[in-house]
Amino acid sequence: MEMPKAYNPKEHEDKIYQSWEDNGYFKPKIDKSKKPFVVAIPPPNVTGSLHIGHALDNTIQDVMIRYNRMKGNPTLWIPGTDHAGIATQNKVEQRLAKSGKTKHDLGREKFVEEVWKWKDEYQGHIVGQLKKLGSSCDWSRLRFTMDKDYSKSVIEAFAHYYDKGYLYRGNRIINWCPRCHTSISDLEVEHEEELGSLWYIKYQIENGKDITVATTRPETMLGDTAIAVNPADKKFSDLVGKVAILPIINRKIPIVADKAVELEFGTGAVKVTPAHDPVDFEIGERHKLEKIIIIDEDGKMTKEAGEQFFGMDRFEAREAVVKLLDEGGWLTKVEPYSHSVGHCSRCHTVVEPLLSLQWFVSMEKIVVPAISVVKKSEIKFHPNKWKKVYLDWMDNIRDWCISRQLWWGHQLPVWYCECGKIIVSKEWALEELENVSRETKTRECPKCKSHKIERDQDVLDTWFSSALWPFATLGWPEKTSDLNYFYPTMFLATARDIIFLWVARMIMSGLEFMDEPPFKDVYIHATVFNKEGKRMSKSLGTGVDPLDLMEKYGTDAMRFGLLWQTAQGQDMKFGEDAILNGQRFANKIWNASRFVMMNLDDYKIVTRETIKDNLTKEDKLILDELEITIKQLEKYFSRYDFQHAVELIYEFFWHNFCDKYIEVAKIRIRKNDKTKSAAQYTLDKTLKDSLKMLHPFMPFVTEAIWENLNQKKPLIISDWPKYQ
RNA sequence: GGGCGAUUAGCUCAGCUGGCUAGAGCAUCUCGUUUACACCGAGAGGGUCGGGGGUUCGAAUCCCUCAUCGCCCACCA
Repeated sequence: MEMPKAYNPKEHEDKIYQSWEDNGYFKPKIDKSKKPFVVAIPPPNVTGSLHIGHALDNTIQDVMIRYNRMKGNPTLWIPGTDHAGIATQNKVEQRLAKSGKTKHDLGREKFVEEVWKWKDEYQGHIVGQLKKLGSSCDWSRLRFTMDKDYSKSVIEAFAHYYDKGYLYRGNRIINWCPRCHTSISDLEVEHEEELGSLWYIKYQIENGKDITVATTRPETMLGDTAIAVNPADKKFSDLVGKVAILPIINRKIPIVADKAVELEFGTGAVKVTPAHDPVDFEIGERHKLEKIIIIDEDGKMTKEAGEQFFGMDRFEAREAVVKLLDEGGWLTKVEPYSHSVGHCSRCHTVVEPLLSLQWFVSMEKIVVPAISVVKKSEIKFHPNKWKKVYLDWMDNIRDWCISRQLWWGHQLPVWYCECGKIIVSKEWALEELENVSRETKTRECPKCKSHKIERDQDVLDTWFSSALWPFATLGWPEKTSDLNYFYPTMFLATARDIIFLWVARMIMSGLEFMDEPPFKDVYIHATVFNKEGKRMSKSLGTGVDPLDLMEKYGTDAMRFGLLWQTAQGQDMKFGEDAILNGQRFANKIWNASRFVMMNLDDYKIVTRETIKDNLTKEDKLILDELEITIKQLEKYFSRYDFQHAVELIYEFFWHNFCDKYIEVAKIRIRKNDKTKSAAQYTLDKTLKDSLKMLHPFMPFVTEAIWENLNQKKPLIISDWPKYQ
């Protein structure tokens, strides 16, 4: 055999991966008598490429898959991507903008075609990255959340929720992004502490008195329809029921008593803008106040805000209002005030709370079993502290706004008749999915028989569809044998920022549609930060591209290095040192193997029994240590303790086997003494078992060596080593 | 405002339910080796384990407190 002195990943990785794939080793070897090991990989979205956190997700899942495969369990990893509604639409809009176009120039249909082109390009890119990472996915099952079959699942889910009465359409205060021009869910709002001002505004009261309120958003006073005070507040008790006069526009508004008002804050009196603040909305509901919309979907002032402000940007309007208040003597005080302001997680525009007609999922019932399975540890979080985080959120969950005013996504299977009837139709939606054109098919309102029916233009929140991933990818709602055999999955590795967005929603929908939790173990890995402790982000220029790392050090080195640094659940400041160490380790494994092979030329395969009398104490020691290592490694696997697993095997292989054992064995083999074949046996045995243990972590270098060892079966499907 | 976590060698971090001279990788220094590997080996230096207090025969490890940093959640205008 001719092995060069250094391991060169580039010579082996692609070739080996291809041969694994071609031989079908990534496909599950179905054995009905065994419980399959299935991972529920979070589908990366198609906006761009994988980042270092994804590299970690995928490495961990691949380690678990490879380990289980070697243990003889049927394994399945369904790869895929999600359509990431807002994010992808933004990307394509940006690309269009370069040629001076907007999506409106193209129209919805053409624009969506453009997005599909984008998707094809980036899905291919992501698939390439996953393969480069060594991920053992069953590529014949590649899924996308807008595939036709997947869309059927989404329609089914929506109709199911609707039939059960869990969906409703309502005018509520939602988070609106004026730039993305869509509603977003609470989870898509990022709160940031900002230094603003607290303006004190004095309102005249009809009886000649006055009342002062404090606000951080003076422009919203244009939409005020009341002033509220706490019912227990004695200093205002005589004012409740009186009428105040709104400055500038002279609207008469009542002073009401409402428990939502804090006694201590500001002046104890609050202006009420029911159309632009969630708390004010609630107050408005309780006191039957008018809701005046003064800010529109572009973040500009409406006609209702008054002629002089009409069309003005909301922040300009703030200045204008403040100026007028000041000039009119209504502004009594301004103080600097730090408060948190919501931003759109996709474009960072300040979110506008807006009264809007949207679809919601009622959480009241759905949340109950999803809490219970985690409480009862039918689903376990690793590390366990995330259990509390999950439960706290679930306990305080609010209804989920699922409609989005986007063009890219699953259009709601909802129609509205001119008579006002809302029609949720699976049948119609499926027809349109199959391209039955609207012209050839006349829809009729089941209530009034009218044909003037229009489909809702909105699409669903991407997470509504992602939440179905563990079973939609297996054919649900059809009762397929795949679904029967592979559901529920076992394991999920992901980042903590996705616990609510995705993990919680999968749990809820898994229980709702399958009556079984979608997975058993949720592993929340470390968040990767750069050396300065800042979040890795390509857009901020603080990211590291895993492809670059793999190019520079090799895939095995990167996988090893990432796991080496991954303390359970801790944040990790990423440094390339660990990856460099991984590269050295790969080389060490390569060279130790080279040594063993060079000294096995005259070795006739023997069993331990035949050479047992010639085993020296060093032989026995390393063979014992080998067994202990296998045993300990399995323990770490069962705890998902990858960092210690990697350290353990590194320590054993490098220091026990290479530094100590090989050095003694070397001498005996050269001297050609009677214990030579015992040494050869020990080298052979220890090397092979070590390669097996290393394979889940460093699949390429170990498989490349295995090829040189001329084994019958490739390492990827060889048997996991045994211990006594 | 609530919650979580961190603070251990120059750097990145291990140290489980308290117990031998506190460990690893990188970096530094010394020596060695060019017939598996210089992407090597042997060894060395370097830490009052954030501050203070407490429990204990004994604490990096448990409790209290302070400080600094980070993250998540949140409808006090």
